[in-house]
Amino acid sequence: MKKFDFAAIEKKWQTKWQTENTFAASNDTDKPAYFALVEFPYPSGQGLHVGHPRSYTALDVVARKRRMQGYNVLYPMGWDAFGLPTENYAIKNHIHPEVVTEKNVARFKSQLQGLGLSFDWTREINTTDPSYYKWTQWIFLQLFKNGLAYKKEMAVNWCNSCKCVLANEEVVGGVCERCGGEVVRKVKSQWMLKITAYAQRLIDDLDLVNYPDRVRAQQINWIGRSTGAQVTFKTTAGEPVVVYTTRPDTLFGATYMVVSPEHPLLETWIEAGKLKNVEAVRAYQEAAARKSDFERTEVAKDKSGVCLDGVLAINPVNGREIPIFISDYVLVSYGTGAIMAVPAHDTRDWEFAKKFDLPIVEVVKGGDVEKEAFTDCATGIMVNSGFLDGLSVEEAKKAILEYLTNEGIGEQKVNYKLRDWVFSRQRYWGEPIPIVHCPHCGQVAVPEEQLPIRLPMVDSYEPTDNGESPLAAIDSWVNTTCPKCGAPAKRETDTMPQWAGSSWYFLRYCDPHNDTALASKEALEYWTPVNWYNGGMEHTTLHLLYSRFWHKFLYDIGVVPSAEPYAMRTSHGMILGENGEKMSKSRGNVINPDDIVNEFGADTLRMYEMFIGDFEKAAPWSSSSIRGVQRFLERVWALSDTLLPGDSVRPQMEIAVNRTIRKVGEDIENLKFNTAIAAMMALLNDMNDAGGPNRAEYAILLQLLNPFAPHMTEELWELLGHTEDLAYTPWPIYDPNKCTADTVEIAVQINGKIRTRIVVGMQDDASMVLAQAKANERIAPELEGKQIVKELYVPHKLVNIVVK
RNA sequence: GCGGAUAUGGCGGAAUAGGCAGACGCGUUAGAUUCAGGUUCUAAUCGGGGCAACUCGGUGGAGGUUCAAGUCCUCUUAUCCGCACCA
Repeated sequence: MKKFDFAAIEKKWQTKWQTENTFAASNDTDKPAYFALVEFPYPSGQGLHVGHPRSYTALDVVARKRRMQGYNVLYPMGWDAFGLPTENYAIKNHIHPEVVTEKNVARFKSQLQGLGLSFDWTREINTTDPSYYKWTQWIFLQLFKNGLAYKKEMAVNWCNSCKCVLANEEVVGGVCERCGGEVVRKVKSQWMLKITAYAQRLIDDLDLVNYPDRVRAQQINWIGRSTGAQVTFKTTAGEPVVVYTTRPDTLFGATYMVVSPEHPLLETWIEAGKLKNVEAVRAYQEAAARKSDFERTEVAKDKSGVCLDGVLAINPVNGREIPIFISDYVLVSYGTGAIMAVPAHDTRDWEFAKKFDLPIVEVVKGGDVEKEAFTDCATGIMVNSGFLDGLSVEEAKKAILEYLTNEGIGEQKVNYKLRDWVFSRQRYWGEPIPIVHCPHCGQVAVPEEQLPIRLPMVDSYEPTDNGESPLAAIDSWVNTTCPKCGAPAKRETDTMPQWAGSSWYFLRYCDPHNDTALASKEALEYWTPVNWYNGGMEHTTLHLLYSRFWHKFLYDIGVVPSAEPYAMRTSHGMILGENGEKMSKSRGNVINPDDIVNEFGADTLRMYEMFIGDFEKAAPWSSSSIRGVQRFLERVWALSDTLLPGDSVRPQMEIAVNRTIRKVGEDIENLKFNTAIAAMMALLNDMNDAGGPNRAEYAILLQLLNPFAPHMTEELWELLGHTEDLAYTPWPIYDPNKCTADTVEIAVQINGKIRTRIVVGMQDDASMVLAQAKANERIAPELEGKQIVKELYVPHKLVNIVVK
């Protein structure tokens, strides 16, 4: 028997696939297109993680199956290579980030190629390549020209160690998501992208795509649409305050107001000398400013605040004067930065009112508002509410909105939690923002023919302590002329966040070498939208939402032909360490994929990662379980020596073979890779029970197995005497009529308890089966003297006889 | 606190749409092969009782619906993920 030398076999086929570009997709073919996509990795210094192959192998299986089904498949790979770890490494080791990136990419690429993934390497892209980021910059210019990119002075999250502004979304647990450093608040002028302009469509268009429910729900919750009202409260100081509320029906119960410590009216009032306790207000403002958004909300268990002394608000419906507080539980970034507080029907307001001894006025009947806030009151009846008394909450909402609108002191308002995307980074290793600041013309777009604006070579990549990008220190790069008026002007020195390049990368795969467009219209028409996109749950609210936003914008300006970038999205679970915890260096439970490939081979690693458990759930690594799939592959290999002759499936194997074809095919489509493999293992057991497979049966097994274990199956295919690639043979077709036997064993229950099993014909009707069951030697005695209340036959499953 | 999920043998996990719980593998035990270890092969493997045919119990916990519940409903506990006082 020929030895199963997986190392040699895998090398042989990988070399062939690379030199012959076996899996290159064609842009010029009559075949139907299929675009399978996995999230391209950030090429970190650590090399490939065993988590990567889980996603990549899964869609490799899909891509390979589609090829066998006759599709022209695009399954590309590239590098999301801008980012802080590379830059931090470069700073520390005084190596240019470009060099670091090149090295990391080379390692990743060889690791991926060692897994036999059927990527089209002729379309490899890299976000740090000027010919790529030329188009990232081009998209930014279109956003700018369409009013979706703007600069804004704002309090931003400032990471002290990265010297870098972070998007709110990038602050995790109060610290910098990337470096773990302390995050404080700082005011800076930032480039922003108006993702909020697309909030509604980002919700609505989820109906156009096939996403898992949990992903849909997360995106919808993140966008956070709410319908409420803006209401204007007059104040004793003169200037009115506008509040946002989702419960305008409870307006009569508003017994105080809270504004954010950053609310602009505070400055007005202080300057006008309206406030008597300026010192206390200032102290509170400073304390709030020192806290990050996270801390402000984290420590809010114990409510804090300062009552403004000298200014009162006037409840517009009952004319009562109510106190105004500042408190950090009201955020300036949401709504209007001011709320009306209804302690009777809001938990946070209730706690605050109890602490500061403020009146609690019940306006919806049904709870005990002295004991706790009555919030679950949608079915309640209004009380203490003047003209709203006696109405239901729903009716009251309508009535009060009508009243506010007629009086000109309020209106219905839809709000979103989603905030605009902070797009500036004061870093070196990112795409330069293609804007010139002219003293006469202001912000001027760099002419498109000047793109790309390349990153200049610098000596130091360290961010400056004052928060400027390292680019600001390079006079020769910064100083330029205004494209509009020709006057001396300065380049924008901020760079884009890592999310920029990954927001459109899938488009570039369609036409990666195009120099006149981000991709040709024809290529985009043919390939997009992506048919199947798999990635991690952690990208649901950042990358996935950002790229949907960019794609919708590109659709609006006629660049792409589809409203949504991804027709289908799936999400894999994490691979955990053997101890069930997340793999990490500090826990010492990291599994290196290189070690696994060396010891077991790539086919075994691929199979094991697909067999490890439910694809969508986290699963712990097991060094012993991996032997199971290796044994299976070795058994398949060993069979090639003892094949029975025969060029068609033997009658006794027909049902097992047809069922397995159906099962494997369906399971792949449904992300049930683990049960697809189990079915192939079961087929192998059936074959062995039948004295081993014949050549025809074995060939089918190899075809089904090929997407999972491509190297070994190609080798065996060749050993069988074939000269064509197994990867392009047609996917086996099953005969539905040969998936079931003529008879089936069913369970017979009495009162729901199984008493015996009988064999019945597939075609037998209920009366025949019931008669057979009742006559059964195990059943008949039990029915004697009993009254049959009910009898059921669930076809091909069971009989249940209910007796008294 | 809010939102989303999950809970099944010693382990990973199976179980269309409410219909035979534990597929497939790991591990373990016994036997065969082997000088031996490893490999490979065969058999057993949810728990209690029984020589056995069989029988009783069993899917985090407590109730409920149903002829029938891992699956549906109510309550509850634990764990994980996301978000963080969002008005």
